[in-house]
Amino acid sequence: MKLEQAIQSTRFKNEVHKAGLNILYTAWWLKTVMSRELKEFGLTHEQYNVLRILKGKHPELICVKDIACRMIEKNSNVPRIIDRLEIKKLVKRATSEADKRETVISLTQSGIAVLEASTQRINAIFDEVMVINEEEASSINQLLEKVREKES
Amino acid sequence: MKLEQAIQSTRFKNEVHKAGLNILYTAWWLKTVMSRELKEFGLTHEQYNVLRILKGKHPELICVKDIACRMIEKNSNVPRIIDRLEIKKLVKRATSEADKRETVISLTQSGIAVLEASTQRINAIFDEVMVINEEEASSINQLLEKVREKES
DNA sequence: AACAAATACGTGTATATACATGTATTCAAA
DNA sequence: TTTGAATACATGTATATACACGTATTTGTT
Repeated sequence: MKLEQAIQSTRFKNEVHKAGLNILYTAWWLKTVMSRELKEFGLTHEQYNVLRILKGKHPELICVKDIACRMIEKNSNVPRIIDRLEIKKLVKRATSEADKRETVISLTQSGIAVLEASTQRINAIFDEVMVINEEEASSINQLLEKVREKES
Repeated sequence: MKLEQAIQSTRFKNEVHKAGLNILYTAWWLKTVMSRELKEFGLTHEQYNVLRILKGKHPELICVKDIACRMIEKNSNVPRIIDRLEIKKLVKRATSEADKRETVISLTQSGIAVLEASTQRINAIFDEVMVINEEEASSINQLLEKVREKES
C-alpha cells in the first residue's frame, strides 16, 4: 500500500520528509506482522528478540547489559522482559560468580524449543511478506545506513 | 552507524532479513531523535502526530476514528492520547451534533502555538540528521513501498 | 586501606501499544 | 416500528517504552 493511502495524507514537505514517515510506517507494519505470528507462541516481539540474543551466545552465559546493547530498541527494559520470560520458564537467572553485580541469563530446554519453532515461523513469514530480491534489500541497507550517518 | 555495530550481530540470514532489522532499527533511531526534540515542548511522539493530523483539517472538526486511521502506528489508542492533550489544554472535545456517537476534536489557540513551534523544530532536526538527497529519499520510498506490497 | 565514582541491575512512574470489552447511538431488516 | 447488528468511543489489562532513582558491587585514586 502506498504511504498516501496508509496515513491518508498527501502533503509531505519533500521526499526526505516522506522517507522518514515511510520508515516509521514500514517498521510498524513489520512489527505487526511479526507480532501476529509470535502470538501463537505466547511471545511478544521484544521477548523473541531477547531469546534470539541468548541463542546467539548459547551455551555461553550472557548478562543483562550485554543483552540490552544488542537490542534493536535500545531503551527496552531488559530486566522486565526477562521477568516475563522467567515466569514462562523459558530462561533462568543466576548471579555471576566473576562479578556479583551481574545477572547472567541462560535458555532453558523449553526456551530453546520455543525459540526454534518461532524462528522457523518468523523466517517463513519474512520470506512470505517481504517481496524484494537480494539487490533491492542491499540497496535498502545502504540507503538506511546513509540515513543514520549523522549518528544523532 | 552500521547495523552490525548497532545491534552487535553479524549473522543475518540474507540481505532481506538484514533489511528487515535495518528498517526496525532506523525507525527506532528516528523516533528517538524526534522524541528528544519534542520533549522540550512537553509532547510525546504520538501526541505530536495527533496534533499534526488535527492541523491538517483545521479549522474543520475531526472525529476520533478519522484521527486513528491517519496515525502512523494504527494501534494507537487515540482516545487516551487525546486525554493527555486535553489535560494540557491543547485540544478540546465535543460531541458531534450530526452523530452523537462521534466525539469531535479541535485545536485550542495554545495547541496551535505549541504545534507550530514544535513543527519548526522537527523540520529542522529532520534536515539536520537525515543526510540524504531527494533522489536517495525517493529510492527509499519506492523500495519501502515494494517491501509492503504483500499487504500483510 | 579507605572512600568516591562507576557499574549492573532492579524498581517505580508516566505514557504508549495491543487487544478485549462495555455503553451509547445509529442503521437496517423484519 | 421494533429489534438486532454495526459503529464510535471509552475503559480495563498486560506488556513495552522511556526515564529516573535506589541498592549492591566493583574499580580506581589517594
